[in-house]
Amino acid sequence: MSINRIAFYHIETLLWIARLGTFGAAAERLKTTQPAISARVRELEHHLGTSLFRREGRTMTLTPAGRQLVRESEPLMAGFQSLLHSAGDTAETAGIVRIGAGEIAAASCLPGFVAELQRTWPNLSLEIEIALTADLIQQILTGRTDLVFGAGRIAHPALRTTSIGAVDLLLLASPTTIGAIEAQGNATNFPIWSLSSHSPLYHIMKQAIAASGITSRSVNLCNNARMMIDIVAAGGGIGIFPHSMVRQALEDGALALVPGAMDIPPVEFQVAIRAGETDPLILHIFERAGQLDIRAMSTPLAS
Amino acid sequence: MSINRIAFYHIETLLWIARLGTFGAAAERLKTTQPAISARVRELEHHLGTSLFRREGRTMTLTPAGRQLVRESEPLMAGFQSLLHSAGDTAETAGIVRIGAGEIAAASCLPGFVAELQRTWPNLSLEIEIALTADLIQQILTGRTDLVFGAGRIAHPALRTTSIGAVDLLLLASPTTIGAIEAQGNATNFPIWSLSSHSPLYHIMKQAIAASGITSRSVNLCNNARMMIDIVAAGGGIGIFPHSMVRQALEDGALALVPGAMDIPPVEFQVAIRAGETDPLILHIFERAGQLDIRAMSTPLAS
DNA sequence: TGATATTGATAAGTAATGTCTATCAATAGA
DNA sequence: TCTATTGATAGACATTACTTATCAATATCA
Repeated sequence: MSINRIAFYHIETLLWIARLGTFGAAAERLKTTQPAISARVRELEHHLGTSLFRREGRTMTLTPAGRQLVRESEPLMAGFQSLLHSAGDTAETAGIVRIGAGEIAAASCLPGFVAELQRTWPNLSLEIEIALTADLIQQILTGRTDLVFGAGRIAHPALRTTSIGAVDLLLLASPTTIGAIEAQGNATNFPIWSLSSHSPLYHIMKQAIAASGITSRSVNLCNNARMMIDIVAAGGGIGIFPHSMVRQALEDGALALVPGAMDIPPVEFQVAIRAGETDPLILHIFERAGQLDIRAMSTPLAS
Repeated sequence: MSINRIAFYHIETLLWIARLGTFGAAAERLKTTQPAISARVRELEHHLGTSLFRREGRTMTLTPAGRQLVRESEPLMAGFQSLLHSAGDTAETAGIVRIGAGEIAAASCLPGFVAELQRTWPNLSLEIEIALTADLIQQILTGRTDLVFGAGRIAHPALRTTSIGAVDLLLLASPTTIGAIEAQGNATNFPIWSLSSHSPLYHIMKQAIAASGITSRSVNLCNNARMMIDIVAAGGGIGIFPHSMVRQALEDGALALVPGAMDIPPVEFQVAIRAGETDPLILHIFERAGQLDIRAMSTPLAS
């Protein structure tokens, strides 16, 4: 006896019989015939191995097992009906979209962007993964994420990208570190902080340090940009940061430009989806993301 | 497109594909073939009007809609599976049984009896209706209740009954009322309290009053025996009560026997089910109820 | 680059399922 | 006793679901 052969119309039939009192009334409501209703009940009782109705003269009443089945099926049935209707409902787009973002892009763009998406599609669910751009590219290529915000230029034949602007990168340190640099006359031998070696910013940092003639006894890595900002603001050394993430710290005087550092070219941020993407919802979201300008978005410094 | 044609095996198929990653693996798990799985998915997508999977080379991944359906189906499916299995599971009897009882029988028997039933059948649910015996007989005859505790002898060809003992009935009043009766030398013209005229106790009360030569300027009715006890204990008059309900009040001195009142024959209590009852659970419960002795059960006087 | 393996889709045939109409059985009401 | 109501069953038919065989697309390996 296979319970899995039970369909939602069996449960619906049971619930309508219970509500209306007779097989004939349920048949009318479900636009079928009384023998069809009788057969459905027999089939359901057969699947379950228990009797659901008892005939008393002309009336059918539920058995205790039948009553419990009715009582507990109703919320489950309502849940499935709501779910199945929303799955097929194009007026109210629903689903789960996975977005990957580097931390900088995430901090800069995602809060506002997510809010915009959820205003547009209230039933949309998101799964967001913060990781390094290189890892995210791998994830999108293997179908483990749907849309990626990444730093640097993303070029892959299987990906379709669009730029969302460039972010100025700044070499920054705390006022105390800057005082020491000024006293020494140069930035030599101060600790350097950067994101991990897989990040595009790591390479940019290396180029900037080399161009500025700064030598360092240590290059320190961290995989969390916010933590790194805290470390540098506490006098831990020199760090390279996107302007968008440190606007507030600069205004507060917690960080300042390292004197003598040469300008760093801005880093471009891009959004990527698969070139062969066909899902209309993901295509819409990609279009929305392409309209973002990463420079325009404020980045609150969360503690 | 009818969502109701979707069966639980469709949902199960979707969940297994999502877990195992390929149609072939799901086919193996579900003991069917890969084309059958492919057809099930196509059917489900057709019913829902949306795509659930996207083919990327050799791998299939869920669309956002598919992912949401998987996520939200799992708890609903688990709920249905648990429910349907318990419906057919004879080792763990479940269901909802309706018990009707007069207030006296309810107060005397039900707390202990209900506890016993729930120890025996943890998954049993009860719906208890407190009403007058006459109404309960009507309910059981029309299939609106399953088992009835009633006062007096229940005789109906369509009912099968068993006695659960007899309860002494006592004419009682408060000490102040009794003092006044003794001062007057008889109980004439004191208010009489009884359950409503449809109750067997009403008729017994009338006979008892007549046999005792007590005339009364008023016979007062109440449909709540506990309230009536409170009224009489507060000096409201004379009432007739089953011993089982007033044991505590007698011990506390809140009530006492009316002097000069003749003994009232005890009233029998019975349990009844339909003569044609076939449900094994109800038959079991009826057998258990038949073993009760209403005199043996203490009745806490709840305030 | 070609051969092979893997995965899902499709076709055709067959078995199983579900519903219809017609009719019967049991019960209640007039 | 007759009629009406309700559910069960039978037979015919339409629909559904699955099997095997095969094809198409893609990835891997030599």
